[in-house]
Amino acid sequence: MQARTRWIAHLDMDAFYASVELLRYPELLGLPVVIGGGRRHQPQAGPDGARVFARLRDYAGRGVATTATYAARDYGVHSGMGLMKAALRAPDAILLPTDFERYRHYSRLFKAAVAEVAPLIEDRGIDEIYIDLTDVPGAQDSMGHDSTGGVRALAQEIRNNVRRATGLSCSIGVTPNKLLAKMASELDKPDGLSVVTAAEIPTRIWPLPVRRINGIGPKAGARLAGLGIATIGQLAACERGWLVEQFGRSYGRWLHEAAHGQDDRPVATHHEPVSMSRETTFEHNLHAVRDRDELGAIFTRLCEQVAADLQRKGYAGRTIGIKLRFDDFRTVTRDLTLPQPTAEAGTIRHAAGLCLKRVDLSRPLRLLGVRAAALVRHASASL
DNA sequence: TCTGGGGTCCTTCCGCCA
DNA sequence: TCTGTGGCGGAAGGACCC
Repeated sequence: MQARTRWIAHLDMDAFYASVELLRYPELLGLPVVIGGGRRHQPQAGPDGARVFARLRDYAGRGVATTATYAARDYGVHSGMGLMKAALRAPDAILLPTDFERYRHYSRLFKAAVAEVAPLIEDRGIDEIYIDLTDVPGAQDSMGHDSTGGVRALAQEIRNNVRRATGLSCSIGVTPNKLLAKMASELDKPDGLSVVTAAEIPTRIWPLPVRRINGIGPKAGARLAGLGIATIGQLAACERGWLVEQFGRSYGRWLHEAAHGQDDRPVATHHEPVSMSRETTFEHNLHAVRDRDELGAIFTRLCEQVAADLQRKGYAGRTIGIKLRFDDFRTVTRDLTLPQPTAEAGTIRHAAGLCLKRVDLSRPLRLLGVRAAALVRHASASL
C-alpha cells in the first residue's frame, strides 16, 4: 500500500478588497484603483447621474493604501504605501474608502465555498486560508502518470466554487506543507494554480528570493543580503551551525529548515485570541498638556471599544496595556497586570491611566492605543 | 508628504523565590 | 549566612504578518 502524501493548500484571494469594489463598480475594471483612507472619499452621484470617484491626487492625510488593483500596481503603488506618496506615482488613480463590512461578507462567502469541497480550513485573516487536502476523497489519486493529478483537480474544483460563489478569482498553491504552500500560491498570481512536490523544491523554490519565505521580513532580508545570500537556494546551501551563529539558535534553525522546505505545523481549524486592541493615529499630532481634553476623550473611547470587543466576544483580559507613538515615530508600550481579569471599560480606563503615568509625555503624540492581553473566557461578559 | 490598524511570537531583562 | 543558579512571571521592545 502506497504511503499517502500530505497535501496542504494555501488559497489567496487576488487583490481582494479592490476586486470586491470592482464587483460593485464594474466601470472601474482595468483602471488603477487604490483602496484606503477615510469614509469621506465615497463616490458621489454626478449631475448626469453617473458616479464621480475621488482621485488620489486630491487626497490629504495620513492614510495608507490597503490594496491596489493590478493596474495601479503597474504605477508602483502597493499596499502599505502612504497615500500621499501613492498620489505622486499615480495621481489619476481612483481612490475608494475601505468597506470592511462588505469584505467580511465576501470572506464568509468564499470560505463557505471552499468548505463544500474541503472542510479542514485554517483562517489566516480576511482574504487567505490554508486547507488540508490530505484526506479529501480523490486527493491521493493519480491521473495517468501524474501522481498529483487528483489533488490538482481538487484545487481546481475549489477555485471554480469560489468563483461561482463570489465572482472573484483566487490563487492556490498546493504542496506538502503550509510554508511551501504559501510560496506556491504566489508563483502564478493572479488566478493561478501551482502544485509543487517535495522533489521540485530545488527547481521551483530555490531560485526565489529569500524574502518570499513567510517569516523573513525586511530586517532579516537585509541581513541575509549583507551576507551575500539572495535566494532560498543560497540559504539552503548554508550550514545550519553557521546560521545559528549568525541569527541565534531559534531563528537560525528555523531559517535552515525553511530553506529546505521543511515545516510540520498542522492546519489549525480553531484558535483562541491572545490579545485585543484598539489604536488610532491622529489627524494631527496631539500634545499631552496642550491637547489634554481631546486626548483624554480619545483615550476613554479606545478603552470603551476594547471593553465592548471583549464583551461581544466573551473574553476578559488580565493585562491592560497602552501604546504610544511620538512625532518621531518612536513607539513605547507600558502594561499592567491586574489581580483579576476585566472586560469593564472603567477598570480598563483606570489601569491604562496608570500605564500612561509611567511615560514621559513631553513630545507630541501621533498615535494612541489600548490593549487587553492574558485573555480568559468570560461567559457572563458576552451577555 | 513620512509611514494604518489589528494581531502573533520571540528575545531580553528584571525581580522574586527556592 | 553568603553566593550561585535556575525557574518563572511580568514588562518592554522588536520583527513580522495580513
